[in-house]
Amino acid sequence: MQSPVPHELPIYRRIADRLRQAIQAGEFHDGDRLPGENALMAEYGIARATARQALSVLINEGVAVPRRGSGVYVRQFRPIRRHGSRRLSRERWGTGRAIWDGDTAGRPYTVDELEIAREPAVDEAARVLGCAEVWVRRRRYSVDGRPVQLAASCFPAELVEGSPVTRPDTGPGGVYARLRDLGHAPAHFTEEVRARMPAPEERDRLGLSAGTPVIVVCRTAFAAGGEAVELNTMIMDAASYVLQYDFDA
Amino acid sequence: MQSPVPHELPIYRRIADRLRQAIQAGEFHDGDRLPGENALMAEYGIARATARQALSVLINEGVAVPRRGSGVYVRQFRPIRRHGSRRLSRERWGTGRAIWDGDTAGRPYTVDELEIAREPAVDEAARVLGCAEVWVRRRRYSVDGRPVQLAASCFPAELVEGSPVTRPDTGPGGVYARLRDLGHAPAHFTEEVRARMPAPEERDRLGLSAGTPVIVVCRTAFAAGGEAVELNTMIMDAASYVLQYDFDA
DNA sequence: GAGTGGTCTAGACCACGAC
DNA sequence: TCGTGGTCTAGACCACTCC
Repeated sequence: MQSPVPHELPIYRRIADRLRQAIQAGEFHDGDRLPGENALMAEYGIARATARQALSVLINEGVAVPRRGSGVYVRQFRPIRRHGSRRLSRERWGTGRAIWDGDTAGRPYTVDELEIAREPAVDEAARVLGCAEVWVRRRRYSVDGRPVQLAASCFPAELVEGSPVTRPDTGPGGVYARLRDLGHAPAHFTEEVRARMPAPEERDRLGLSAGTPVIVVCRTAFAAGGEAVELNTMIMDAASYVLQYDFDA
Repeated sequence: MQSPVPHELPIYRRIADRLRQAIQAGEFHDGDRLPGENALMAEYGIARATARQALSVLINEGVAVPRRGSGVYVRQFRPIRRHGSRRLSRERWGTGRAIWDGDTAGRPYTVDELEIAREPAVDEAARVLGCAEVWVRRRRYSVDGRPVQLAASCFPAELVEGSPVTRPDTGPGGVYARLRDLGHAPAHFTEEVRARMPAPEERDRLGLSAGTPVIVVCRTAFAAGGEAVELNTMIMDAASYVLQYDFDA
């Protein structure tokens, strides 16, 4: 049977809409199993590919997550709150309370896949840092055993050569304290925030399922003299993060 | 023929990867037409559904955009730079200039679908603003004729009742200048940034193609006394925006 | 072993855009 | 009119999960 009546939504969209509404209405909770392909085929009398198409809508929206050999499940969302400018904490603003309370504060980060190398500067790094070679610190952050962020920090090679910045253990206070020791303490930051779908490599390294965007934060640290001393590109699982920025009028 | 040899990527993924690399290598430029379903079927000797699946990978990644009756094209990316902290400085709205002037780098914007209503406060608005009723200003912004942002500003109903905030034309300096007139000038802002795939209604109103996330910015404005005076939820086409935040160490 | 999602084939009719 | 993408059917074999 050929169905598509012109002025109506296609079957797979209607099924997807109905499932989405059921989720929002609380008929399915986070982590619940949704009707599978076979169930949809039986319930609506449709072909396998059509049932798959309906589920793929929800999967590509990030509403549902498929598990091989098991089923399709409602996605869970437990964001980490990342403060851009922490010194302007919201406690100062008494009545103001966070809008998405992620009780995720205090969960420990782990760093794996740390990789440090001296490389030719490319693209933005060369332009922003104004140098031909950089030391790069690449690492992956995980929370609760799940990878959530890929980060790559670039420093002007001449500036940090021989310092702990080029070694795995940077000591207390991290690279910013070391930049300070070198007489180039960061005094100002600029962060650029974008969102997009991940490249395949990013999807693999972050263990992202379909329908999960990444937030790309590109932070430049400037010393008091105005010269850029670090360019840090962070790629975050959008389902794991809420970024918070505070500033005065 | 049944293909999936365990240790290899499926055909459709290999085709998608190859096309993606060709795009990144500059073989296809922004707006170029990619090989269509028929071309892929012929080139690789595959079924229609498999060719579609390969193209759908790129489409869901936001790399390509399908056009009915025409073909599949490489997506174009022309972001608007939105300044988080600079644009909200008192110099801007204090002198009667619209905040949005600084956003679009000279490209003209339009506001359509403006809708103002007094409503019961729901969810976050009730909690953050601490009131039972709010005035809501909903609008859609377009740049170059393309919708790029949906925004909904909530104000405590008692606070703004009878003021220009409840009317379409808010006068010079916009709602922040009017809040100042009411003795509740915004002194501090908190912005929460998230990214996710759009709901169907958002996708329609913003004219988003598949594979385009939205950036959700939830901004709370606080008066000097610490009370929240506005909650503004902005939903932006992620392909049209770069958010910039500046702050000192 | 039964059930699930993942991949693939080989057809079909439709709406739309370009010519 | 013809080619394009959009939707749909009715099968198939596979790898994986759960029992």
